[in-house]
Amino acid sequence: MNIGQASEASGVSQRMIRHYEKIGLIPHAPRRDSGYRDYSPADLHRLHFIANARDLGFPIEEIRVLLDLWNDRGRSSAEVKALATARAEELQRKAETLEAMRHTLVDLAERCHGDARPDCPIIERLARDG
Amino acid sequence: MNIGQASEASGVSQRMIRHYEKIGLIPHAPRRDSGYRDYSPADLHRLHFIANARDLGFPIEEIRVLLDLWNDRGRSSAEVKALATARAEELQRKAETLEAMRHTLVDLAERCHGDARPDCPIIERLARDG
DNA sequence: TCTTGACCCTGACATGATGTCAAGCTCCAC
DNA sequence: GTGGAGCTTGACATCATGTCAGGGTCAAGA
Repeated sequence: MNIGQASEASGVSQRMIRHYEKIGLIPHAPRRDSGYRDYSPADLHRLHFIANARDLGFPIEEIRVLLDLWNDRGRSSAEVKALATARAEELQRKAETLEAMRHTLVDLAERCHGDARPDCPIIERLARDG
Repeated sequence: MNIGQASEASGVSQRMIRHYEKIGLIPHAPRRDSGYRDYSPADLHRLHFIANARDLGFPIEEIRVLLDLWNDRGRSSAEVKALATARAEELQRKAETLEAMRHTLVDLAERCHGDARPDCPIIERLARDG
């Protein structure tokens, strides 16, 4: 299977497939005489795994660990769970940060006339020292 | 005022002050004979403004617009409000994305034994095609 | 067989906001 | 005048990804 088909089937862009190969997240694909990369169903499965992990917010280095755990038949589910829980907490922290920003903005916007006049609590807040 | 003091007072790193100067977000600071940048209270105020906008999640290019509006005495508050509202919506979209990821992770983690056994719904979910 | 268009290759540059490091100059206090 | 702190520039790194350029390859149709 060519990289285009692998990309299409896995939802990972060609660019990222080559990138993941370069950083060792996936093995070096065997090459045809032409130099084209050739992907097996197992490779595709691995790409799917990566795409899923990425969609759940795991950074590359954690995906690397997850791939190892996936391939480790003797793994403990505790290890996987710990990673997932830590990731969930990280996501929560980020979401809370964004939510706090949003709250401030909405609050300021509500107190802004939003008409032709120049006075505006949003600008005043931004211009505040500190 | 040297860059170190301006950085300390504004909460913007020296690195970023130089960067903002290079991309034209702040004017080129006048130089002393030594070549050192020299900052005025007005420069400091501008840096504070940028730091505040950044802390509310505005990207550089929007901060550029906000700075122009700040300095435009004839601005309409409607313009400012529109930017703030759009930013709030963007933050909400991002927060919702993170929250959805987190929800999935928490759900999977709850269904994972988290012990020495290898079977794990988290890994199974990641290994799922699609 | 030749052509054409779709596919693949590599490498480089870009994003956004920021950190860090290196090599060299300046300033200030002692 | 000396030492250490502060400043200068430039380059490289991050993270995950896009895009572009300049080339080679493949497959189908004329």
